[in-house]
Amino acid sequence: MGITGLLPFLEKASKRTNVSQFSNGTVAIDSYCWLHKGIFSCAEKLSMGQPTDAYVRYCMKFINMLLSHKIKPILVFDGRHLPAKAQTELKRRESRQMNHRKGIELMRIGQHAEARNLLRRSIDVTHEMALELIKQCQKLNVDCIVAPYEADAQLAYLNISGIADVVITEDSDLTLFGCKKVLFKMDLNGNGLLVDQQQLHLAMEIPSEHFSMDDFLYMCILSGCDYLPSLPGIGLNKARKFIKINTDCDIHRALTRLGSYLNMKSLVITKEYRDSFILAVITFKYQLIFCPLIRKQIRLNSPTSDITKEQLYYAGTEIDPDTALQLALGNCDPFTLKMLHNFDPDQIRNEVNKCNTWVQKTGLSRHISIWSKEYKLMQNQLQRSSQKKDLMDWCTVNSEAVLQTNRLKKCIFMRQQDNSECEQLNQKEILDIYKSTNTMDVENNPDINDLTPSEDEVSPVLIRRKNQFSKYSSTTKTSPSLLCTSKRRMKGRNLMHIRRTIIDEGTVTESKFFAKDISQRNNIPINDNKICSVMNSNEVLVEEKEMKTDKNNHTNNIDLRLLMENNELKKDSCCIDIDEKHNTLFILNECKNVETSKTFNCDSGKSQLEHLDISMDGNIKNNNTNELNNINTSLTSLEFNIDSDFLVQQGDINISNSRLWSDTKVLVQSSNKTKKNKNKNSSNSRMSTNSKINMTNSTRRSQQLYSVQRQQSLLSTYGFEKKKLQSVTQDKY
DNA sequence: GCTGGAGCGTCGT
DNA sequence: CGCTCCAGC
Repeated sequence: MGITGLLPFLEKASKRTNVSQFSNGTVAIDSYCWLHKGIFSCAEKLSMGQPTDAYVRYCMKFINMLLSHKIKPILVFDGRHLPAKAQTELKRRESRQMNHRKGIELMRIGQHAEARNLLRRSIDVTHEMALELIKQCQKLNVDCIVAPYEADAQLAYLNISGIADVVITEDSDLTLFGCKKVLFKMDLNGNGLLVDQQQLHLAMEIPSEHFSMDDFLYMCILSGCDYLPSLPGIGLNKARKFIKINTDCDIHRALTRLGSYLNMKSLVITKEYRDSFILAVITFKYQLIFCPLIRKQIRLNSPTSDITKEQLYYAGTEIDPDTALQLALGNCDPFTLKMLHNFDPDQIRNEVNKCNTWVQKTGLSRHISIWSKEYKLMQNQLQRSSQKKDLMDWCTVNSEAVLQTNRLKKCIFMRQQDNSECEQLNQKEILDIYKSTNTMDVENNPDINDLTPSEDEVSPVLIRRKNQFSKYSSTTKTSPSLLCTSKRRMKGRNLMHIRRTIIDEGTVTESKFFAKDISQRNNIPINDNKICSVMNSNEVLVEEKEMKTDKNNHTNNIDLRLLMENNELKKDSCCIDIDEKHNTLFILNECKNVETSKTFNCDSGKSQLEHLDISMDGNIKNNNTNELNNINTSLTSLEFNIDSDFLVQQGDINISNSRLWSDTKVLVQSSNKTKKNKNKNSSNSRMSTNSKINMTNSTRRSQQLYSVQRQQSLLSTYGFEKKKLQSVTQDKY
């Protein structure tokens, strides 16, 4: 079913594109779509019970295409049926059985063409078929995951949590689950239709600042969805009209006015319909999914306290943890829970997982598996750093900035390159983070904590993002509604009216998001052999001790104090680029916006350090103090001479380590520019990453400069203001 | 102009 | 599962 006519309805929010734009990224695939189409090539054999692997070969063609674009595929499969869909599934099964009987009968009579047609319609994708594909994928180190219930919710989780950059499917429902990006109708060449959540307001004909995912969800449910048939005469257009007119944030109550708003006096909205509507909303928002990183069943979004267990029952119920894992791995039948396979991700050979390149000859995917402990580790690190906003792996403590790169390096391993659009919080989410008083506070909310994993194992989506749908952690007891949308709150409210946060340069302020772990505040080994530190005293000192390569044991000492002598390395703002081939150190002084270069000596052997960009945000402290205590210092690029595939640009690392800063880049763009411009920007960024090896140093530096400027403007945009000297008063802007 | 049901195609050779 | 067509309101 899906949402009838949703794809054409979303035309304004979609664009033709090729999957290659997600090169070096990760895609999550609704495997059912491929299997279902693949079955057509061998429907007769299957209906006759003859063995065939044609459908597996069909799916592998797509997978190989993705691998050839250096894309990591994650195949997602359906699990058990939701209670809400039990009726639908029953009807489908009956229909298939009917077609099968008729087909056999026609075949017997001799009407082969007609019989074939019916038999094709009688084939359903079984878990055994899925398992054949899963086994084939596991041979190639391609990740698979079986959802506890619907693949849709699982796919959305992978997308929202940042594990996958985009979802490939044919089912328009994915947008309702909150996916950021969905690629529909992808063909074997990789061409498809990309629907971007950030553009949904265009289809809704609502200004982006008033758009909320809740409204979009309500509209789609009203027009009829898998969990609730539509009221007679209500389609997407009527539903949109109602949502646009409605100002009542309690949708349960608002629905009573549906008839009068749409001039459909005969329309009767029963309480049963309104209750079912809320259940449908809950099923979309809080469906049970499996987090591969913590290996537990969790919910797509954290349920608010006003949602009862009875209501959550419709969104799926947990099973015991061991079975849940086996189900997710595809080892057992979702319905009978009978064991059919014995895949154990912990037995995967480490060398396959650790390696991060593609070996074309073997066709073996060398991506890090989501089931790998190492992937889990990296995600946790990323998440911890994200949580504390230790985004750049730099910190400034007691006049000493310490560079810690081992984490950064791991992040590079994990996300070789990020698609800049993929990881971004949208503008409203950022705003919500700053203005929200309770929903974001996952850790302090006992109700939510009950439903979320322990602190060590909190899923990325739960920590990094707040529930994208819920606007409040509602404490009202009026209805099971997902009550208020932010629409009303946003009305007439301009960013500039938000009370600004004063940044006090005199104290080290550690935000929940940007602070660094205390344990990390010392010299920390970059690698096994390297220690690198930056100290802020009267002059910036960048010191590199004991640079050794692993293989040849060459020592490469670079004392950057040299740079200070000619004032080339400014305290407040600089960028260093080491070109080892030419023994040259490039320096960009951002205050002067000039570049200088300096030759240095190094051993003839290969050093591991190939490119080091250090950027210090001068504007934050631009009133001057010679002290550098509070410089917002950030490592923006560190490239290792390992493999060309690892060469990561500053922009890429910004994203993998600093979701907020990189995200805000697009916030500014998207809020000020047209869709066309935005697309242009993103394609530029993709282009640059594809040709990153050929990229000139000056391009890198100019990007970096832009990055710093962007951060400053964003500080202002999001309500931060530098504290005025000798003034403690907080003024409203 | 919008809704909604019926009927068709999905692969591959 | 989506798409197209078309009758009906």
